[in-house]
Amino acid sequence: MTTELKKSRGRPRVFDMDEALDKALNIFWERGYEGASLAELTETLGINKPSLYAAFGNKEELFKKALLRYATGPVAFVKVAMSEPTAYKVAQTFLVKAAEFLTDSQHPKGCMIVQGALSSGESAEVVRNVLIKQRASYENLLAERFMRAKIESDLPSDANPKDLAKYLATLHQGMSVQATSGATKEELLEMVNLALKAWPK
Amino acid sequence: MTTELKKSRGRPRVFDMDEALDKALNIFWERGYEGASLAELTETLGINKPSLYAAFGNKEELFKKALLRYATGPVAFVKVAMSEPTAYKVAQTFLVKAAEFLTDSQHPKGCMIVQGALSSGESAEVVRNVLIKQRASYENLLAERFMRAKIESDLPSDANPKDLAKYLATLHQGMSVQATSGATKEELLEMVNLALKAWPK
DNA sequence: ATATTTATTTACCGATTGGTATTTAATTAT
DNA sequence: ATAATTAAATACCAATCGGTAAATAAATAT
Repeated sequence: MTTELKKSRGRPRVFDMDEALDKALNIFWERGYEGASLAELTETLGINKPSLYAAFGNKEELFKKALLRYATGPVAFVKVAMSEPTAYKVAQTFLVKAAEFLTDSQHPKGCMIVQGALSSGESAEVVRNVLIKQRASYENLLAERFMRAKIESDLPSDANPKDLAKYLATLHQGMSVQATSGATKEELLEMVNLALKAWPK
Repeated sequence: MTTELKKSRGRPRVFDMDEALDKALNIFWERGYEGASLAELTETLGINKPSLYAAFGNKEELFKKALLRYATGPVAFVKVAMSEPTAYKVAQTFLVKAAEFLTDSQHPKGCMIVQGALSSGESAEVVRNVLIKQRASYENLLAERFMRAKIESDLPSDANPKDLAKYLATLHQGMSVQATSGATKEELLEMVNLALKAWPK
């Protein structure tokens, strides 16, 4: 049963919006917001500009919708890691899954939220701030998880949840750069192994 | 005595090339290669395009020259860190100086070598690869320093210099993203303190 | 004084940028 | 059948992109 009831009125859309969004996501992921041109987008999606604008708004809206799809799709592993039983397990799962994800050859290397708009021109200012907030939001999730761990005596009393969260976020962001620069999964996993030695006991 | 003997023949250049290069460096540093437009460059340098092209070649050459100035100027602290007497001191100095440098309000936040061209369009491909090589080169310097430390029994025999180097490089690259996203020097220094706990003894 | 050399200025180039108005095609409602 | 609705295709827009040709200005060499 793949059917969808559609009693839409006018001419039916000839392309699948989710498929198109996935293709757009891949381009933004690889090129960044500014580096992805409308020409490359429309060519890859197989539609022309007016169709893209009618369906998604404009380039910025398209990016935001691709970003939402990214956050709820490929990056779902973060929330999984967060629900591990102990703080150490959370950190370990987060870093290991990140190392695997960032170097996965099934999709562009690195993290779109980290690199989608880092150093960029004025035209990317809005997107840049969206991504900054998103990164801060993930870091906050980690910090809150570690605050809980402290209450549960799962972390020493002198451990600082914010520092721990920033440590993981920084490693993740660094690994994103590493992956984009050619680092392999194995290299990152070895490094993660070392990084976990800093974890408080 | 700030005099320079100059018996140049034709009309003398009216701007100082080093000053201009510094201004260009600042723009590339903040905007990245693609995000920095010729318009913004010429406007900030106070010269017009033909002068810029006559003096520096083209945009790509200008970037490379600004990059060289960056590497031999602001980023000289890396070589200083490398000459600390012990491996631990090298790591500590490298991370502490990086945290201070990346958040210094005297210049753009973050590291130009990390963020100058990360996710970008085709037009930045050459520059992107130049920066990838540069990052690898710094990581190699660290690895070699830690190989020496091992020989000097300054690191345990089971320590892996390449892993240690990648650990520091990853933290540095992550801190660059953090600094660009608003992290303060204090936050990063606290995190560095935590990160150093992973160091082998 | 004149020729030569080099830099600056002005004006321009084709290509590409993100974005749209207009026309045409395909569907449902009446 | 016809009107209404929605999407696709073509053709276009001003603005900006990196880059340059041609003319002018300021210095030195002869």
